[in-house]
This record gives sequence, C-alpha cells and structure tokens, in this order.
Amino acid sequence: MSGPADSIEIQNVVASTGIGQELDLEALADDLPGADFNPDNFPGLVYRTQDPKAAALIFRSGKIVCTGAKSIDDVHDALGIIFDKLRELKIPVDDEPEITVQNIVSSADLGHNLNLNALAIGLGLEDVEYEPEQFPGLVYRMDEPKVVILLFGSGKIVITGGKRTDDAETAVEEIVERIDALGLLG
Amino acid sequence: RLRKWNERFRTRDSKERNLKQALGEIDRMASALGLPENVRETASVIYRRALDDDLLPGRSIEGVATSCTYAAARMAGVPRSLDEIAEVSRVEKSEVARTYRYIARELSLEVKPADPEQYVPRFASELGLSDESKMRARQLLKNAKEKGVHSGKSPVGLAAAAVYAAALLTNEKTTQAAVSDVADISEVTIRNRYHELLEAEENLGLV
DNA sequence: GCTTTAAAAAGTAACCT
DNA sequence: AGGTTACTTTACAAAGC
Repeated sequence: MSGPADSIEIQNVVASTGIGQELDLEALADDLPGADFNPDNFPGLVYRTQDPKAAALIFRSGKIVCTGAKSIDDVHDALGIIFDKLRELKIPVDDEPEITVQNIVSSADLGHNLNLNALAIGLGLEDVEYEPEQFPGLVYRMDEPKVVILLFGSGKIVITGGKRTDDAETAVEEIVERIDALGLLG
Repeated sequence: RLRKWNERFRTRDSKERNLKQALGEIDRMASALGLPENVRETASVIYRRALDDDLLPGRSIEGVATSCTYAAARMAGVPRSLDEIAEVSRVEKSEVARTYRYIARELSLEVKPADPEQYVPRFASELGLSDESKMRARQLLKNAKEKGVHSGKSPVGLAAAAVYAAALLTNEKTTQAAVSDVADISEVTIRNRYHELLEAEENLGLV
C-alpha cells in the first residue's frame, strides 16, 4: 500500500563530531584547497565535499559540524573524506570519531490539499503557529516523536528536528491520522 | 533585610517606569494607526501580562509594546498589517514579527489569522471606492474562502486583490499601482491573487 | 540574541528583459 | 507580462561576542 510515508525524502542531515585534536585553522585554510575561513565573521572554517555533496564547519577545538548531506551514510562518507584529508596533512585524527546526528530534515506529500485555517483550529491553537502574513506554512510542534512539521496548502510537508530516520515516518503516520480524524484530509 | 527591601523596591519601581513608557508608546502608535480606545486597552492589558510573566528581560520595551498593539488590533477585528505597524514603530518589521510570535506563544493569546475581509473597508475607503465595491470585495473573498483558496496566502494580499477586482467589476476607477500603495502589496501579487479570486468565482456552480 | 552551513516547502518581492 | 534570484519559517551543532 503506497501512502504519504512512501513519499518521504530526506533533504538534509546535520551531525557533529570531533577529531580529538586542536587545530590551527589559519594553517589549515592554506593547506586545504577550497576552504573558506573568515574568523572575523565566523569562528569556523568551511569546507565542502563534492561527492557526497556536503559542507563541514571545522572549529579550532577540533569539533566538526557536517550539514547538507542527503543521508546518514553520506554524512559518514563526507566526514570520512575530511578525516583522511586531515591525516594527509599529518594531523592526528582519532581512529573512529563518534558521529552524532543532530537533526534530520525531510519532506513528504500528503496527497491532498489542506485547509490550513481549519487545521489550525482542529490541531489546537496551542500547538500551532500559523501566520500566513509572515510565512505560508503552518507550524505544528509534535511531542512524540519530538519534531516540528511545516504543513502547506498543497499538502506538501516538511519534518524537522528528528534525530532518527524513522522519526519522520512515525510523524507522518501520526499527522495523517490526526488530520484524518478531523475530517480535513481529502 | 534592607538590601532585599531595596531590591524589591527597585524592581517594582523599574516595572512601573517600564509600564509608563510602554503605555505611552502604545497610545502613540494606536493614534497614528487610527485604532479605537478598546484596542489600546487590550494592548495595555497584554503588555501588563507580559511584564508580570517576566517576558520583558532580553527584549525591548518598544518591540513588545508594538507586538501587543499588533495583537490587540487583530483580536479586535481591526487588523493592521505588519508593514503598517512597523511604519509607526521604532523597531523594524522582523523584530515585531519575532516578538509578536514569542508573546502570543508565551501568553497563549491564540490569535487566529486576520480575515482578509477585515482589511476591505479601510483599503476601499482610502481608494475612494463605493459601498457596492466593498460588498463585492467581501463576496469575492467569501467565495474564495469556501473554495479553499486562502491557505498560506497573505490576508493583506487577498484583500488587496479583492478590492482591485471589485472596483473593476463595479466600473470604478482604480489601478493596481494605487491598490499596491494603500495595501503595501506588490502589483505582481495583486495580479496573481486577482486571477485566483475570479477563477474561484467562475467555478461557483461547479464541483 | 547574533554570526555560518544545508535543505525542503510556498508566498512575496525586487530586478531585468 | 515573464523569468531569475533571494528572502521569509522550522531544527541543530559548533565558538565567541
């Protein structure tokens, strides 16, 4: 049975890690082709990988944030590339640095147009933020799983704030159930 | 002890000064926006609640006072757009928007989005349009709402387009540029919403 | 609170042809 | 009138102001 859950696509994964070693970012900026480092603007050095496409923010403390990857595997691959580049520069990197997924952004399609005014009241104004003068999406904060869902009039949605791949699936099943119970789904 | 007593006194005193300044700002902005007395009273009540709930630390008096005025106008059914509010406020639009969302969430104001129809009388009057035009504009918005056209669209943009469409339907002179000026909505948006409103009107008997 | 990064959704806006 | 680009919102980490 194909349903909204099958339309889920991971759009972005944010993760953090650390090499367990302090870094000289000025030197690293010179040794890493393509690195952007503007300490006046931001304390992190920006480094982009092409395959998989991702961006890493590398800090003096050796901590690294990776964002832009389309899957958790891509996060590991992108960070693996960065760890290897650092090792090539004779920078000691822990054997298998722990990588923590901090946030997963997914999109999905409920397959029906949504009446956001009715939905705002039905889902409960206390959990909803709907300000069409400022943003076309209705913001719904779900407790379990703890995610934030943006719902649009087209029925397309965005799920963010989850740390596990199945948070989005659970959230979509849950939101479909709630909207359906209100009689507001197609 | 004396220090604790002084602290309490200082806190109470600063809150009173804070409140005086805020109420003055609310009065000034409400006057500039032509908002009635009951809206100023509501805005003042919301501001007092924000002060009592310690929502002020970390935020500017002017930003919170502006947000309270914006909220009160919407609650009274006489909304002013964020652009209109920001024009008479010392803080910029983005801060008003952010602060308003914070205050509304913390105080559980549960303010529903403005109904586009509530902007019609003011926009139409400023354009010198007839009562028949206003009625037409409202009808266009009612039909569009039933067709589910409103989701995600700015109430201000919908109202501007309805007023423009109504003027054309009643053969009264207006231009997209004139409507754009009074509503602070781009001509492109007015055009887009205008087509949707007429489309919803044509489909009245269908579905 | 801000700074930077990434990505989706849909509406709005500025700019150019 | 159309097209492109860019900004609005959500979440999250990082170091420092």
